Amino acid sequence: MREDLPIDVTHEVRDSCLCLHLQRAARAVGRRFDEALRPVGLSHGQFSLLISLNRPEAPRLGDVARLLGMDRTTLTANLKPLERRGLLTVSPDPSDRRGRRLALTPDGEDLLVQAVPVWRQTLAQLPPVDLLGGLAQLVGMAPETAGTPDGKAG
Amino acid sequence: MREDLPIDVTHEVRDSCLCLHLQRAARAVGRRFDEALRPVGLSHGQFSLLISLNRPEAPRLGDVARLLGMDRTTLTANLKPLERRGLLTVSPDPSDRRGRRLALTPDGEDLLVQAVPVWRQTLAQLPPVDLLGGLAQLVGMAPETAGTPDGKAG
DNA sequence: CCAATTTAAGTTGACTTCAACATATCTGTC
DNA sequence: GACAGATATGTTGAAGTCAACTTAAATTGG
Repeated sequence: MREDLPIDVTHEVRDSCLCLHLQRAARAVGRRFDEALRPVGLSHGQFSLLISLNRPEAPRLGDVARLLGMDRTTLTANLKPLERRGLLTVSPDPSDRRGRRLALTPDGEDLLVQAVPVWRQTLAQLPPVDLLGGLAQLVGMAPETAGTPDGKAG
Repeated sequence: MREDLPIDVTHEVRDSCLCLHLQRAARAVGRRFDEALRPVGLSHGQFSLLISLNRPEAPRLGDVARLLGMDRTTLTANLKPLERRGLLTVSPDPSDRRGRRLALTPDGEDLLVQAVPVWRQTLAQLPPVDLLGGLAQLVGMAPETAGTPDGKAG
């Protein structure tokens, strides 16, 4: 071990890094939901995405990306398997032809009807941690975390 | 909107899903660390991985995967870019030839010496949320996937 | 010692994630 | 109504993520 990189630094990161703890917890909880939802044929991310489309007006791609806190190009990629399976449609917005409206198909709705009880049960089986408020703070923290084109403007 | 899938379900998920909140926070915080570490040439996951190798004994692949709360095969994939860059080495364990020992190279240590101050500063700039205990609870819940929150030899 | 079992990793395929770059469309100004 | 800037999205390339399957080595039971 070099003296400019003592073991204490390793322990400091392990014990205090919010990023590491978040990633680990997100992976662990994500795996658990993936496992529960597997019989339905959805991953946890696909479930979140589909359920976010269940609303009176078909939302635009960018709005859904912001809601999910993900890069819009990630959402574009995530849409493809679901569109291929016929669970949602991507169609141009008539009032603004740059925009894309995302809508559930009847098949997508059917799958959600099956998935929602599984989701409820899986959530209920988690330990009763009280984290949502703190987690929400983190999502909003960066001035333009998820919404800015190419992370450049500001 | 179908009556077996009312908008209330959408709101229920949005407002109460620990999985969704975790993924969103993990993405947002991960992006922030990625941005801060970019000048050093590391992503947040690569930083966590490399720092976990900074210890007197080179750990085995499986132990590191447990420490990071990720699938072993994910770790195998994550090693490749770092090995290619000469930041770590993967070598067979002499005492158990199934095992692989992961070790930092001097170049990897040099990079960590640069990265640690950036990591400290980025962590200090986050809002002072108190989440680590709750997050650690979640990692331990899955019977076989997760490891113990500390990294020392289970 | 040998066969069965367990354990540690590798491989493959599908999907997820994001930055950088590129295109199409809208809005405001003149 | 052309033009500059802003907005919404697409494309590409590299990496991250995991389940299912496979291979290699250690351990256990006769």
